Amino acid sequence: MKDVAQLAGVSVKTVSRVVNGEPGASVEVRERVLQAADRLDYRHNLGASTLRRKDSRSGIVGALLQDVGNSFSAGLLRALEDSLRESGLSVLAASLDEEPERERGMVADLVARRADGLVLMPASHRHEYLISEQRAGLPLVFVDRRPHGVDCDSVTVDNRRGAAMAAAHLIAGGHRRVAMLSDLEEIETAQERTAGYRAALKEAGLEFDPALLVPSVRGEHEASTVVTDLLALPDPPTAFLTGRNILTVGAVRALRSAGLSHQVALVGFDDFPMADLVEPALTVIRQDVQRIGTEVGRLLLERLAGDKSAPKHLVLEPSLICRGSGEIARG
Amino acid sequence: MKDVAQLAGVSVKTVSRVVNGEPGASVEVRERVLQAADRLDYRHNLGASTLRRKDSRSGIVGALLQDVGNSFSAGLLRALEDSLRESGLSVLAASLDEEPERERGMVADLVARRADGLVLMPASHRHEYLISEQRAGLPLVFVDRRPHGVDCDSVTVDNRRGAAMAAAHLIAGGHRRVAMLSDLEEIETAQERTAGYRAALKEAGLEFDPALLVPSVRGEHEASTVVTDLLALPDPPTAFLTGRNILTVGAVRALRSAGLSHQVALVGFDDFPMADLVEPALTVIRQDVQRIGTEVGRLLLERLAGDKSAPKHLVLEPSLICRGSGEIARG
DNA sequence: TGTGCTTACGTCAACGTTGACGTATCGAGA
DNA sequence: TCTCGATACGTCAACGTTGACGTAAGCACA
Repeated sequence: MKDVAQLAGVSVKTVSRVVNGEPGASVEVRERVLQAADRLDYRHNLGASTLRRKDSRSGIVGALLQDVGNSFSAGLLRALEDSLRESGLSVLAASLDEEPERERGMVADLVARRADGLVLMPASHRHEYLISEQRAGLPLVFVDRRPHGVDCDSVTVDNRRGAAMAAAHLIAGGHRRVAMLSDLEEIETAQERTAGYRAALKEAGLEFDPALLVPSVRGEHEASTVVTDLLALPDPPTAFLTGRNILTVGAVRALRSAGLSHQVALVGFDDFPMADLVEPALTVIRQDVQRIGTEVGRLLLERLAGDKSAPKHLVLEPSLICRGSGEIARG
Repeated sequence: MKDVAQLAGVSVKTVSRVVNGEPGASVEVRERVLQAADRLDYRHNLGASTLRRKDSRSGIVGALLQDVGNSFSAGLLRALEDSLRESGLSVLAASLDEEPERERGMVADLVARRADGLVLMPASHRHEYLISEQRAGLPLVFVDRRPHGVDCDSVTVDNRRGAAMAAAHLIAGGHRRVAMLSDLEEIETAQERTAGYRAALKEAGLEFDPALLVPSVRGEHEASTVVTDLLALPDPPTAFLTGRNILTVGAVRALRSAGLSHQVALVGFDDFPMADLVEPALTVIRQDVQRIGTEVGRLLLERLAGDKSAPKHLVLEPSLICRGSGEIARG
């Protein structure tokens, strides 16, 4: 900037004015400065600018998600990006992979970067450590999972209700033995989903059979194995509810290799792009990812605009998409 | 920092030393400083630090992709993140949506942020504007598409060969009338894919029928319509090659509603998670997204480590994954 | 006892930018 | 002609941090 000023024959302050489009520079000077800047390949230093300015917005929002590679996190990221773009905010995204340490590390990094806000799909269970950041004015929005130990905005889906809807749907199809495969138990959404499953059983007056609820199923392959094992029971389930995307895939594979995909019902939690092309087409509980991301962005922008009201907790309703696999009746 | 220094009864420089883990601070002083920092909720300001330091690495890498919400960009982002993580680099991701203006804007933003490197899946066709940035020392890695007008590292897939493999595979199945649906013509990868398709036809001594090559198909729905229209021709194609993920989906739908999914062959470009669950299972050309992202990260890190050698152009080979839909013989 | 080295600090300026404020010039109006 | 206000600049310090360098104390060794 000093060089530009010298080449243009003005002071640095004038260069600053021109660069920021402030008034107080004649057309002639403006021209000279811009030419000089161009000649010298001058690039504005946003860091220095942010440092000096009063309000000092960095223009960065941190998005700490479970895994930016999976369709849920990715869709969310995309929707968030869109809703923040027009405010000139950029998104720094990271995958936490359910590792609390990484969460802490990334939060520390983003705080040091003076991020304007944080979107968190937390890997940790207690969030007291965020209190001081929030007190310092950092807008915080939790997504998919609720905050514990810090009172801030959140956007979640009613997982309990979603799972209950799914289970009830299966029960309505005449099924009496409905099995459920669930994600890692320490993940809150997984707990809520199993709770919904159990609630639906109770509601229907069915007895809960612990053998039919398999928690902490880790991946597609394990899901496959679990389903196969359950089918081998003396009194096997006639319907399955899978608590997560990849578990659904594993279940489909197992049912198919057992030749039972048209005999055994299946409802999966989370929709995915080709779900209707599978045979039979998959009935799922869908979360509106787009909507979730948009709401998160909206909350964040409101806070950035100065909204000091009490934390808001949006709970969106999931919906049941019937495509066939969930409508297979018993027997 | 000044406050921390005062509370701990030391100079700011000493606080700096403690914060950065530099030697030259006794255990006792270190303790006092850390306590003071804790009491005052002191947060290190990375921006100021970066500004002052000589090498001034911001620790940010920009990833300008087509759409962080689609599985290709998302997978790439994830792999990139992983390979950069251990070097302490964070990824600022943005979706360009094939809009050159957005590309320019984001590049300008990242340059102003003093990003340590840029990963670009460009929306624009000419990249001369990046020359000055590169000359200024900004490591640049293009991905999925080659640079034009600036000489920098790139990681691409041999799209031409991929499409040729697909077409040849169909031709080997006895097909004489193979149709292709392609993405927007101005996208380089789309051009390469159609070129591969034509090359394979020529190689096999088949005449090219312009009616069977439909370029600039925009989305799933349009793809569906196009396939339906092609099937209504007097001499319809017996096999289809779809140039992109969503076009494949559209084609599957059209074939299915025509009741021809087991009579007409189909090979899609790009694999996707449930491709083997579709009926018939989809034969695809797969790009190893993980590998691409990892290589991009590696190239970037090498440049950051000071590698000044000539730009490298990695061209990865796609692979043909046979699952059924592409092995349907003619007739 | 003097010299030199190490350790543990402190002082000062600078990184690139902008807010606050000062000044010179010019034209309008009394 | 003088004053006033607007316009177009310039000067200076400060944002939070760290590199360069200075210094005082302590210790080892000739």
